[in-house]
Amino acid sequence: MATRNAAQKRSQAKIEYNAFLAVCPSRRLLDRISDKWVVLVLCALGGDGAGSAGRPASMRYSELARLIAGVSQKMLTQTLRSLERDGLITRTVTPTVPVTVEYELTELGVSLYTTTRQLRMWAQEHMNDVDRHREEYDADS
Amino acid sequence: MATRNAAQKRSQAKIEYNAFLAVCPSRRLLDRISDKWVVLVLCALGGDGAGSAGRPASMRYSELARLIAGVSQKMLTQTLRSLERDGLITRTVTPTVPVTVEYELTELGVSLYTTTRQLRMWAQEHMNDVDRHREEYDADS
DNA sequence: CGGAATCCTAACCGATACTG
DNA sequence: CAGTATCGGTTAGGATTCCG
Repeated sequence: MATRNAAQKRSQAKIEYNAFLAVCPSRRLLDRISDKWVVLVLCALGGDGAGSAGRPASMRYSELARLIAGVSQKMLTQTLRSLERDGLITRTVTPTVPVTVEYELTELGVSLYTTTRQLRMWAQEHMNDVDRHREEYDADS
Repeated sequence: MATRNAAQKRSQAKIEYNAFLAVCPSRRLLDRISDKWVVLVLCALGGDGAGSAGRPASMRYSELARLIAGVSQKMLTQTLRSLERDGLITRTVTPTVPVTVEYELTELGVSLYTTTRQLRMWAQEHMNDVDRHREEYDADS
């Protein structure tokens, strides 16, 4: 039993992931990427911040902090670490003085970015629709 | 000043929404839809739960609770209310005994569903990739 | 059946201070 | 510059009970 490692377990069967099941690993993954900071960081690194130029670019820590208004150091660092661990972004340290740290989307990160980008665009495009519905809803109280 | 209502404010200018700005309404909207329960409810009502049949369908409260494993009454009700308020779903009460309540995506809801569906699919499809990166990352500790 | 209301605790998260 | 560490408040969110 103890001789079987995680990689072997994974390859032993073609698992059918189902995010609706609470116990399914993909559900926990969905929980993680359904996070506002994750979405905003991916959008930033995807290039959404550069006047809709929209090409993935590497960004420094301070650039990200400036672009993503309202994020605390803690949450930004925490989010970046988890994204790095999951293989969605790379972290490159250049030992200048002071140190320079660049973050960049990996190929895997870009594949998720294409979706988070739509999420951000949807929010911006349908803001008025949602607002109108809210007023309507709040009126019939 | 006090005579100008929200609707007039909205129509007075074509606002350029930018979700990166903390003060922007679209940012708050993005924060809301970047929520796991929102994503799961939209996916459920979009038809993702029906063996990938994938056609939007109306569902009862108890059906949703059963499909979305692990959600509490409180969070499910809370999420459904906010989605209804935002105009993404409709809530229909049929006064049978006991009462029957059906939830269904609106047109606006369907437009967001197309994106949340991709989010859920991404999680399921890339689960193995992410797991592999995590093991690798945790190994160099 | 489909909630509402209450209580309560875990976690998230922001603010602050310190470091290489 | 790019973090880490700690503390404390807010809130998400679970469990339970009751209701139309």
